[in-house]
Amino acid sequence: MSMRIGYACLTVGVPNTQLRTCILKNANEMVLQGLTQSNLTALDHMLDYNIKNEIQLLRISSDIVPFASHPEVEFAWQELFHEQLASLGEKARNAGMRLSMHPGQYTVLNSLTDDVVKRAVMDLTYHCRFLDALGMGSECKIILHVGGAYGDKKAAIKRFQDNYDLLASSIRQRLVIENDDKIYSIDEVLEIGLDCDIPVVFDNLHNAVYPSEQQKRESEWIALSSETWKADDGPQKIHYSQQAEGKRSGSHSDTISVHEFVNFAPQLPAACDVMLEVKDKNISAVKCILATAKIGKIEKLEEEWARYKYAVLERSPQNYKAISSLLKDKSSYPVLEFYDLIEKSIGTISEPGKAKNAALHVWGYFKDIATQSEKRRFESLLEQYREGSATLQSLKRHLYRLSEKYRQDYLLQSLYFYDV
DNA sequence: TGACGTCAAGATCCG
DNA sequence: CGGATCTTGACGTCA
Repeated sequence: MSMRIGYACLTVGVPNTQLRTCILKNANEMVLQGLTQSNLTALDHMLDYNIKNEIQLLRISSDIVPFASHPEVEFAWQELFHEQLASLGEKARNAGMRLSMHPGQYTVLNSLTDDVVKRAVMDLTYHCRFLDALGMGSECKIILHVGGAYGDKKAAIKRFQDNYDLLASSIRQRLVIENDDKIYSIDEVLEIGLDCDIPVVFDNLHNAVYPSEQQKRESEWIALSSETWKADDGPQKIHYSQQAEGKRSGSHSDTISVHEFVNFAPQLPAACDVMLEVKDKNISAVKCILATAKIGKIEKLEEEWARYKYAVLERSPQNYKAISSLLKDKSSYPVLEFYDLIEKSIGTISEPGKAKNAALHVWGYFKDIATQSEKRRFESLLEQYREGSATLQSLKRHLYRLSEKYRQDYLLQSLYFYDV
């Protein structure tokens, strides 16, 4: 099994995959049923997108069933969506896709407060039931942080272990633990993992921000972590992210730098799944998959180019030309040069003249089919944008609406419409 | 008591 | 009314 690469919870620029929720006071049975139905349909579209793009790793959002583990909310999602959940799971399994879930920083199994622990167990129960309802095997994990330290880390670790032992075996089969960026470094997590037979997820950025006192290379921590993964657990998983330039330490970058990733990847064990934590989600997942492909097909880069081209054009017509000619040689696979140029382009701010030019290119899809009023609206927005009384966003919104109305799928999946 | 992180919902403002 | 922009919510720990 070669490396699988995936993304967390959400997509960028994939139609019909938006997750919805509500606030607690509106969370009645009817509202929750509607939201859950909508979210499962969104998940279905996410799976379709992943299959098409050969993404075989996906973290499902904890909010897929809103307030599912909230003590005040009672909602029989398992019964209501039994069949739909089963068929979603079947779709994922048929595609060889590995799913996971990751309760947030507020699920704390080792809290000093009994009620917090009780709710953490309820939350883990929900996550476990969700993966069970999909029919997924024990290689589909629930990732958890160890929790707080409370001024006595030894006691806190002991509490984690005691509470872990009390968990239902169905949860224990899925639970894995991860090093965090403040309290539990990788060596401490490994110690717990080895003690209790819990697989350990190594997170490279957390480790960089909050390293172990024992200094080891990333590859060594990854090798040590791999020993905590047993046959039933599936291949080892790690979390990979990059520091956002100019943001506080530990902030995830907007996109994965392809250069940094291809330097990082070769040190990984042959069977290792990599969950990316990055703002542009699936966009980076596809990038990293194509950058590490054993056999590269230029058609894949052409498909990528179709999504990026207008976002590049509005920032750098020069790079637009450079990428177009880079892809001319159909016997080549210039994946690193390609993404390098993409990253350089997306990293620059668009100037009004260039943005206007790109908008006109996009308008080209509609100029012969749009109504008179749609045409007037476009021209007026363009003029207003030129003189500063309308935003580029409003101009793009109009073009996006037209893409929806006239079913321009080529444009609907374009990153031109998303700020990534 | 507020920062931390995350996202969409909800609220408000504008024309 | 639609659209854009600002604020809130949901959670627990720690300074």
